[in-house]
Amino acid sequence: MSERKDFLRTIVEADIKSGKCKEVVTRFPPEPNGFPHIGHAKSIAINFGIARDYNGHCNLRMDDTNPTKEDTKYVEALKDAVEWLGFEWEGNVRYTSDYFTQIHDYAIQLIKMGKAYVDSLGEDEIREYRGTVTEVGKRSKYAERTVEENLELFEKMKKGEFKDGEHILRAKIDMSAPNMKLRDPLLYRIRHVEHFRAGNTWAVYPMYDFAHCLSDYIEGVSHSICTLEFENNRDIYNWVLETLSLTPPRPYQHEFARLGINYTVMSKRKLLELVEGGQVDGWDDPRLPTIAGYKRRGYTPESILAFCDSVGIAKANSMVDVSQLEFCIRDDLNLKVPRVMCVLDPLKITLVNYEGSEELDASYYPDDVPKEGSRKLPFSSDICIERDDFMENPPKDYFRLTPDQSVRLKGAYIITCKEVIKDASGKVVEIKAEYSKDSKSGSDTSGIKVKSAIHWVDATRAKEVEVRLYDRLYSVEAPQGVEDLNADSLKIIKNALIEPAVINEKPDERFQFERQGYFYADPVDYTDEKPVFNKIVGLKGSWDKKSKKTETPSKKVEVKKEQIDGEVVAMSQTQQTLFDKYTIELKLNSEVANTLARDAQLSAFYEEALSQLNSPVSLANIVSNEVARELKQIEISELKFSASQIADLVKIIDDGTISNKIAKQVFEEMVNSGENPSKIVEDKGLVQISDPAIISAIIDEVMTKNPDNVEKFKAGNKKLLGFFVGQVLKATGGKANPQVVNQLVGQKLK
RNA sequence: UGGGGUGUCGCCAAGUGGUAAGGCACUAGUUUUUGGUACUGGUAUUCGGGGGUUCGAGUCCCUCCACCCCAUCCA
Repeated sequence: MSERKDFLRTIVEADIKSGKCKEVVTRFPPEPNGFPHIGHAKSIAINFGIARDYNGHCNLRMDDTNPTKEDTKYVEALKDAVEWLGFEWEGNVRYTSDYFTQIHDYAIQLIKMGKAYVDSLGEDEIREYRGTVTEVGKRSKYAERTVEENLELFEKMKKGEFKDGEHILRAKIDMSAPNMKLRDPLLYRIRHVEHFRAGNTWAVYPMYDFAHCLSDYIEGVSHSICTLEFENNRDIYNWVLETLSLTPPRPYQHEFARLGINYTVMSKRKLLELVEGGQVDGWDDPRLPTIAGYKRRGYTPESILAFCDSVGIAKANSMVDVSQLEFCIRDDLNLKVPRVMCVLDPLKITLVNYEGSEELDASYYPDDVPKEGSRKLPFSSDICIERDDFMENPPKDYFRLTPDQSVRLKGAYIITCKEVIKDASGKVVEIKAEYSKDSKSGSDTSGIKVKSAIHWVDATRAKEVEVRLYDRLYSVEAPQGVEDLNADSLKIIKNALIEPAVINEKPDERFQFERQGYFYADPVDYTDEKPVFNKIVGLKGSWDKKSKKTETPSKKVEVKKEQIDGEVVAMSQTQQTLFDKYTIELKLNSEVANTLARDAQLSAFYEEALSQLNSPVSLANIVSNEVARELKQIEISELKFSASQIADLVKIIDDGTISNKIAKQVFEEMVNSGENPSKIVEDKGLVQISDPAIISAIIDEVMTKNPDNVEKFKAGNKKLLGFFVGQVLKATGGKANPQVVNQLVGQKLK
């Protein structure tokens, strides 16, 4: 568990501490209507992770309330995903459909309470009656049906006596609620479809909003964690649970931002389009952000989890850069997998001064990877290197083989180009080179310095393999549709050459092809006769990338957007009168006066306090700031403190008994207890310390404790003034007079 | 437009009114038989804008702006 907690864990901890929840129970509740993607992985990591961190448990629940879209093949994929990521769900896999009877009983209960009714409006009418975001809705005439009628109708619905859409069960909440979700939400609809688990038992199926909260409750879930788009649904969630007055404990819903990654799509709909449209090769296409895709591509579960952890949990909608994911897989694989050599685009090298052949010893791991293992590397006069690793007319920062520059064949000898052979079109087809006999890797006595070591294979004993090079699926950061697809997202190399040990020894499934990237033996198509490797991810920042970048200097023009101030609503006549009084008569600044005048409650409170104490400015400040804050949460009648107590508070600020800082503390106490300010000051001994002698001593103490900062301050870091003042205030429990402290610190540190 | 949310570096993201964490990316250097890794530096005088309160504001108040979600018998 990381030191700094995300907001969900903060909530969970607070709930444990307050006793709101006895045991932490979470759930991962996907609808089995599609293949899970990395967004699900985030949800899995959160739900199972929180349960693990707080010694609770997490259920896996299939939210199968819509029989028209769901299928058992998806539940298998979902189970696989959770298992692959290394989590275990509590007990069996749960299904919302297992609770259909209980949920149905709760619906009956709601009907009996007069809180639900059978509506017989058509689909269009329902939509029309719902109103819009700006207009209130109107209730259906069927809402007037008696409990008996509703019971009878719902029973018939359940028995399948009506056709789809003929009737619907709705909650009776509020057709004029500003939250559209609360305008008599639908609870049950008729569906004459076979459910993949419940078969034809039911003719009615509960809607998400009704089933989800109850399923959570039935399972004893404490924290129902979902994504941001369900924020509006929280009100129904609570309404259902509360009006049914269920025996506690009951679950509470919390929302976090779903995961977005650039250059890909995450919505089920768009993913489905790609699969069905044949743009990709099935749900496990390695270019897809599906769990199956990442799995087939070669990503490890550890890397996916590390990624989920690194992006954090917050409420701001965000788009994470793929490079962050790529870092996680590289970081994981770097310490795990063997290094081998594979030439993707071979260029023939003939070593004119080498005869016979030999087997060179080569470690699978570099010195900085603490793993053991090695293999034999066949070597002869016929070698293949990467075409990119030779240039006839290289730029100056090219480190590889050129007519004038030798290179080392990694793990073997240093070679020097002697002759470049080209075909009729001018393409280089072969290099004749010489090797340096005494430059053998590990026992190099040649003294030759080379700029780089390149990978290679023995041309005659290398194996031919297929390599699939994957690149980002889309060519734009936020793809809209198929038109944004990257045409080069898959490049297949049929005849790459790989050193034989990889095929013969099979030291692993994942490899680093030296200088290229990480690759994975394709779990589906790989055979010993025809090996296939998927590129998981390239190595970081190669020279290629750098050179490409300089070609296209994507200069970003900095356009500082001018922010336009919108129009402020004009004040009413009475507000204007108050405003004028405050500014002219009481000499308040216009901002404070504005705040007060525009809020009837605040101005009334202010006037009352003013009648107790003639200190218009101080009073106005505290009312327009502190009191205003409290009033944002609760009604004025619920306030524990009175206007006259505020007047008392201001009085002791004005006479210097307490500082403004302490006043905040006192105010907070008043909010909680409604106690008189002077009593609080007395009880807690909050009278401020203004004696320079006392403060001076404390400053000295702080200075000796923080010599570095004293230096920094003297060197000109004036920001540190706040630091010292803060330390002194901390040492005195906030009681030191900050003005005096400021002045003294300033003097001492001159 | 009503309601619900969210704005801190190029991308994520911490931040009890008291020195703006961390990661990715970028960049410079050191080590390196991978242009990898590792290591060491450099990257926000400023937190969407503007006011206000305060000795002191990313944090409190007011206001404006931008973006996301809600009017499926989907979840």
